Amino acid sequence: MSALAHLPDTKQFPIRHVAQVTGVLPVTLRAWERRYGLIKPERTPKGHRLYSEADIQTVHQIVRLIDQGISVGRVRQSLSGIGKEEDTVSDWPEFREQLLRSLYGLNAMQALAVLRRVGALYPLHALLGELIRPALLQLQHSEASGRWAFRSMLMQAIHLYMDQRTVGVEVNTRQQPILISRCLAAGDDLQARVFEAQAREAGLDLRWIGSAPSPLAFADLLQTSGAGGGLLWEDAEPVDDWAAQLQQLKHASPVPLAVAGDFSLRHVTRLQELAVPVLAQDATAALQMLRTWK
Amino acid sequence: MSALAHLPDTKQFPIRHVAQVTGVLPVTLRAWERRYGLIKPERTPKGHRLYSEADIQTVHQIVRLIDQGISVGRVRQSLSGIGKEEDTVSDWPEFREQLLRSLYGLNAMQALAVLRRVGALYPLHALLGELIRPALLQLQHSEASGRWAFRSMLMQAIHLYMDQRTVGVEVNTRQQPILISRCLAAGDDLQARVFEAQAREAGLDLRWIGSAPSPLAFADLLQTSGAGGGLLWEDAEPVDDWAAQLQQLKHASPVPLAVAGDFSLRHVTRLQELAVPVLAQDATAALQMLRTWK
DNA sequence: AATGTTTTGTATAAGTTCTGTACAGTTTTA
DNA sequence: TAAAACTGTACAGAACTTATACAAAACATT
Repeated sequence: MSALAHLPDTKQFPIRHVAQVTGVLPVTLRAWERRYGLIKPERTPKGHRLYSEADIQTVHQIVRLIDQGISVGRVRQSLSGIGKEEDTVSDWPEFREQLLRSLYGLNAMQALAVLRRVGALYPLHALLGELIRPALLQLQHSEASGRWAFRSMLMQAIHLYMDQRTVGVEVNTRQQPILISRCLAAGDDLQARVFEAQAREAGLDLRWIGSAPSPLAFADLLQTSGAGGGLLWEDAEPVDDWAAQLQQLKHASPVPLAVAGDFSLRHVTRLQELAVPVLAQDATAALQMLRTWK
Repeated sequence: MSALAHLPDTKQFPIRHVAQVTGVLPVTLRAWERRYGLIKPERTPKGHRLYSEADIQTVHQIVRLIDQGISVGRVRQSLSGIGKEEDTVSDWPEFREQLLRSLYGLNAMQALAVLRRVGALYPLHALLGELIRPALLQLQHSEASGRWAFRSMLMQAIHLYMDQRTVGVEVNTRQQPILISRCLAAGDDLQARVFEAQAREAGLDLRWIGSAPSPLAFADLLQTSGAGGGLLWEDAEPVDDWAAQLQQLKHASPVPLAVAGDFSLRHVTRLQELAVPVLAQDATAALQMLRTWK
């Protein structure tokens, strides 16, 4: 992720172009940068701004947030994917400590407060990777007798936070929604829900519809609901005949389909053989992929 | 609660936006805040009001109550209080229709909106009995191929609504919390969560801690957490040797314990034989019972 | 029924903050 | 050389703030 950030982007655009495609005047773009530091494009040796594709997406997000009614000065907090620079001073251990302390006190509301506080500062994937997953792991290896309760409360708080973050975000409803589900393996849907939240914040109309009873049921729903695509998110190791089931699903689906989740990463080659598209691991790339679908 | 109040929420809106979406003029919003303190938005360092989504929902609720004929000055009680006036004209079929339509459209946010709208007008037990349970039943008997997804979205919306309603309610923290769990039977925890919300709105510090792996684990947590009591909420038919497990739990528990849920109603006599207290079926009586515990 | 009091939405005023844009002067690009 | 971008300052109008004031509606009392 941060490795990507340092690489020169394939395409870079002058300010005029950004203004053109986003509808924000150049002078305003500069003001935003100066006053709120929302977008920090690279520069030519002589100082001219060079906006990357990601920068343009950020501007789009800002515009969307403004349309939603949030004032420019307050956009920063609501914008996911900012706050990469502050990583030098890592507060993560402190946050983890706060989160676990809340759980040990069986205080779900306090745990939620921690998630909110941290979630306002860091992008979702960081929240997942640096706070939530470590906390879950720590609970898993803990010797505390009540860890089942702590884990349960944490999951509860996470779901609530994700929902609160997801609900109320205005998404692009002109496009057909993409349904996201799971049906091959058991387990929680943490990562799927986090990705859903990320996608919705990026303006995509992604909808988690719960775990499907069978691949055919999922295909059926894709058919009848008029969805624009289907995403199968599997993390745990699925049933033995998953390949067959996946083929079945693929043939029955009337719309584009892709697999995602940890499972898909473990079986890339096999999935390639089956000619089932795999969602990019990187969130930005994955979103781009979904955007250009159909 | 007050600790939560000054934490940054993910999204914050200026007063103009609140006015626009609720139809209440900014000047009136300020008057309400000054005169009745119903909504206390955060402030920027310079003093501008910052409304959270929850605040906006509160305003919506207030507007709805005013439309119902309740004067602003008395809204405060009705906001968290249990509505008593029974409706002469029942809108429930209409509400059910709206809810199901939202689900068929796979629109979880719209479903949530329906719950909020109705929940602002009626007490929770009515919401459960007249809207949620009938809707679940209807889905269960529906022939629609995607009913699993509809049910899943409904459960999702319900949980979110309950959580949102539960979070931020000030409870009596001087008393020791009562833990509520489930461990004998499988199934969803819908009714337990609804009761939790009711109890919290009544000022009781009841905390749902998820389903326990075993009765002893629950007893253990009651011990270590310093809880003031334990509530075992079971709806589905439990394992065969539930009586023995319950006895075990009762003996291991260091604090008062009671059983609740549909299961407890089906086995009143047996539970009496075991000398295990059963929570009153009526919500008001049940709350009274918990209040005088210990 | 008539009268007084409280409630409640809106209006006004005077001052502050926010935010998009304009302008001036310089440098870079094509 | 003309067009476009850069920086920094400036400014106007919109939006917010508090505080006081006022009229209509609702409620209470004689």
